[in-house]
Order: sequence, then C-alpha cells, then structure tokens
Amino acid sequence: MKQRLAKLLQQAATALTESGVLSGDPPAIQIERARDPRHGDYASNLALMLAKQAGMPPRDLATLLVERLPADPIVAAVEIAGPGFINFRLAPAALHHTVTAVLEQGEGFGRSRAGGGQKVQVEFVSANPTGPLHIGHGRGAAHGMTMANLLQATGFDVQREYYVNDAGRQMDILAFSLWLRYLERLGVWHDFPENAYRGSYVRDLAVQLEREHGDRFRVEREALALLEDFTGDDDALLDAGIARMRELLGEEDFRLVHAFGLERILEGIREDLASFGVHYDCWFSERSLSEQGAIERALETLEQAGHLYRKEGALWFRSTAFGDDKDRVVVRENGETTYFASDIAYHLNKLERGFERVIDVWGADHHGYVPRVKAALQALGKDPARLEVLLVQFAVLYRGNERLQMSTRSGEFVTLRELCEEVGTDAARFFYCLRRCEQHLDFDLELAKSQSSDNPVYYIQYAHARICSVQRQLGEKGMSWKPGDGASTMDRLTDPRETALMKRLMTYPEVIEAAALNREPHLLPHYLRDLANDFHTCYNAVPFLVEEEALRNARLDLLQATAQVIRNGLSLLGVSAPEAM
RNA sequence: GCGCCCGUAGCUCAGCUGGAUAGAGCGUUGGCCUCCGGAGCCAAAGGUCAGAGGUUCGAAUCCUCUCGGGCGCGCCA
Repeated sequence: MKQRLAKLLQQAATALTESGVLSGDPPAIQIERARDPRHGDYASNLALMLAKQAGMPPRDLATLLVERLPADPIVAAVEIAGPGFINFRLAPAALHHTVTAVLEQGEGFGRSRAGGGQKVQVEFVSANPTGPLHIGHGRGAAHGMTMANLLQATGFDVQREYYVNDAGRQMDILAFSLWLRYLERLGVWHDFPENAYRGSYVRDLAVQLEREHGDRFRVEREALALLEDFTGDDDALLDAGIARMRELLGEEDFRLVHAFGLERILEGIREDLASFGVHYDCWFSERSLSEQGAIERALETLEQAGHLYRKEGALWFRSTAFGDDKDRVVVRENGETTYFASDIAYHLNKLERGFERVIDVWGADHHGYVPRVKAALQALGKDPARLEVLLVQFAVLYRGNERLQMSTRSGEFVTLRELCEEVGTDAARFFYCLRRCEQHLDFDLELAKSQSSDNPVYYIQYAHARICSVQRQLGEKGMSWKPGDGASTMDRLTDPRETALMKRLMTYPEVIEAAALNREPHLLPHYLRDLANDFHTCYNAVPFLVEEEALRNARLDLLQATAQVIRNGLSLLGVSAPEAM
C-alpha cells in the first residue's frame, strides 16, 4: 500500500521536475501511517522535504504536488494539512480488498519477496554444552527463531545455525567435573573444586557414566593427592586437575569421558530446544574447524597481511588497527589457540559458505566481543557490515512482585525446561519476544500463566478461539457460509469498528516487513495484541450471525480473515492458535 | 577509569528512517452480562519523554555534557 502511494507521489514529483519547479534529485519518498485518524490513513512529508529546494513554502508546493497526483481508485481523498503534509484517505474498496486478499492468500498473507532470496544465516543460542539451557538462553532461542522466521517470511533464504563449543577449556572442565562426581560415587574422592560445574545434572551424568562403563575410569585416591594441597589459584587448580586426569586416564579414556558429557548434554539441549519449537538447519562443531585446519588458515591469512605479531611468547592480532580497544591474543604462550582464534575462523567460514549476511544473536554480556570479530573480518578483507550482532539482554524472572534470584555459581538456576513446564511454551515464546532485544525483560511467571485478559498471549489466543466458536455456531443455527462468500457484499461493512479491524489487517504485511528488516521481532506481539483488541471491540458491538445473508457473509469473511492473520502472526512467533481454550 | 546498552504515565512497555495534540496494557475510578464464549467491552483520571545545552521549518528520536541503572574491560568461553 505504501509503495503504491509512493509511486503516485513519485509521478507527481517527476512532473514538477519536468516543468522546472523542482530541480536536482528527488529524495526517497517517505510514506507513513497517520497516527491520528483525522489525518487520513497515510501521510507523506514530501513537500516539507522539497520546500527548500523548490524555494517556496511547503504548503504551496504540496498543492502543486497534489494537483499532479495521478488518480487511483483506492484513494478516496487527498488533503493538505499542518505545515504541508499530504494526507491520503483510502477508499473503502482498499479495505475490502485486504479482506479478500487475506482469504485468498491464507498462510501466505503477509509474506513478501523483499529479501529477494538473499542468503542469510541466523546463529543463535550456541550455549556451551556444559549444562542445560537456562532462562537466559531461552530468550536468545525465542528471539533468534522468530527473527529467522520473519526473515524467511520476507523472502530471505535463511539458515539457522547453532555453534557447538565442543572444544576448549570449558568442555575440559566439564569432563573433569563429571569425572570427580564419578569418583565421588565410587567413594574414591570427595573434594569438589569451587569453580567446577556444580550443577546436579553433573551428578546425574556420573550415575549414567558408572552404569555404562562401570569402574573403567576409577583411579586410586593417592593418584590425586597432589590436588589436595595445591597452592595455586582456583583456575590453576582446575588446569592441574584436567592435566592430571588426562595423565591418569590416558588420552583415549579422557576423550571417552569428555565425549560422554558432551553428547549427553548436547542431546538434552537439542531436546529442550525442539520441545520449545526451535529447530536448526545446522549444528556447527567448533572442533571441526581445527580438524579442517581452518584456524591455521585464517591465522596464516592474517599473518601474511601483517596483522599478527609476537609479544611475551604469545601471538597477537593487531585489532586496534581496526577500531578495537586493545590487541587480542590468538595463540597462547602454551601454543594453544584462543577461543577468539576459533571465532575468527568460524566467521570467515560463514562468509565463505556464501551468506550475504550473517546475524549472530548473543547475550548482551558479550557485547565487548563485537569490535574484535568485526576487526578480524576487516583484516581478512571482508566487509564487517555483513556481520550483524543482536545483543539480547537478560531476562529476570518474577513471581508476582517477588524477584527470583538465580545463581550460576551454585549451579542452581531456572532451566528453560522448568520454565516451559510451568508456564507452557506458548507463553514463554511470546513473552520472550515481547520486548526489544536490548531492553531488559521482566518475566512474570504468574502473568504468563494467568488465563485472563491481563495476559496478552491468552488475550490473542482467546480472540482466535472466539472466531472459531462463531463459525461452529453457524451450523448449529442452520446457516451456511464459506470463506469468500462475502466478497461481493463487502461494502456492507460500514461500522467504524469493522473499519478499524480491516485497517489493522491491512497493516500486517508492513509490520512483518518492518520487524524483519529492522530486526525488531517485538513489533509482532504488539501488533497481534492490537489486532485482538480491535477484534474484541468489534465482537462486542457487532452481531455476526445475523439473518441477512449478504451482511452476514461479509462479516464472516472479515472474521475469517482476522483469524487467519492471528494464525499467521502467532505461527511466526512459534505460538499455537487454539480453536477452543 | 574507559567502552557498550538502557532511562517515556503509579507499574510493565510501544513510539517505525526526525513529523502534526507522546500511545498501549496493567493498576486506580466509574459504567456494561434476557445478546454469537463477561476468559470480554466502554469511559475517566494519570506525562517537565532523567536533566542541561546544541543541530533545523520541526527532536522522545540526531550530537555533546551531567545524573541514575545494567553489562563489559582475561593468554576463559
């Protein structure tokens, strides 16, 4: 609709340029929905923007523009208002056409080809497989999945990816923690380091490890004695413990325990995400990067371009040359590559896989890593703008007014699974997407569970269920109707509440496109709430199952279209649209 | 100390790329159930857009500073 109006203005502006009133390049034409209904439906500020160029007052220029505006049946009136706005008032036919279009296009209504098939990757969650997903990951999961759905709906070729950190120290610590819990079960050892993984899930894993492998990984108490009177700091203790574990078990058995922990936890993560309605096209292994020599290759490219240097025994990347605060180590003194080195190779790999654009959804606590990754891409000769990082703030759980504390240190946190069990996946998915991602999210469990209009999820689902209920009653009253029957009598919809509802339906495609292109999924839940409100208002004021068939069919078409758009929107959010509550 | 994000109604938040008298929901107050699901609807009150400058026809929106809150500043990931 916006584009159609913009085209009209474009033609008017061109006419003025030809007649010499305007000169120079016309600016991009801006059309926006009018906020105040008295200003019509859409408005453009074109005359205000061109006034200086034309050397005349905006209102006079607006008059000239309007005079040259081509006629269009969907435009009922054009007015000049305020300082020089050009306001468009749509003809009722435009609204009726929307209802028909929704019914014709069904699930396709709201989808577009704006993305032109461009290859985009969305990488999200990517939590270390060192424990179950918690409520913080849940927000990234909901946000990332919805973002991907939105991009797909707007014509992008989307790939969803999870980066599995299956290499590195954190996984080693998990393996070590698992082994210690295992030894604890065997009665060999009871000293558990403060900063190892303390969650109860590690104990559960130890039980399974023993069940499947017996005492294969048992060692004598004395072999671990050196850990008892270890003098270094906590981190050094873990490193010493891991080294000792490797030594005592041998590389093969160490790998076995390591892989056991990794696989079981990853399996749990996959299950949690699947039941949360989150599915991936690719689970990308960090370890595969080093196995394929991708890290070496990336570092070599940087080396050849002169972006690396040695200092204090380590190899550094001069990221400050590309806007970072400080240079970063890529190879440690001990010869191991850093996580950052993997990340460089990983992002290079993404671009080499042919993605025009790569979107990473990270927790906001990682914001400091953005400049260095972008710096690396630039140093590798890639356009850093092809990487977009969406930083998702944490979610804080409330039970009514009580704030639920969660502590990672003790390993006692609310898992995503627990959240879904308590409030259901529909509410969880919806609430997670309710706020702009850079906004802190207060997640009230009581509200999410409540079955009342306070709860936006139920409010929207209820609207859908109500429409289905009306349709069920058709048969009971001996009436018949099928979608599209009202197409020829849509002009019978004249109630202002019906008009408001139709206008709302008309803006849905714009909302989807804006949400996708601006990376603002939260627009969708807000839109759906407004839509549900328009529906409930209409429902309360207008009887649908009236005797007169022409009017009834038109109204039922409008209801059907409303239900369809609710379904389409909820589906992008991963929320169900029940036919009865 | 430096960097990033946030600050809008009592509460939780919208406000699209700078546009017209800053909007919703909850809460509060007051109405509406012989009627398709009252799990709902309608109305009212409620604002120095944290504060101060600046940019311009126009600023909640862009720039600078101050204040307040969150996060980050590892040869961890």
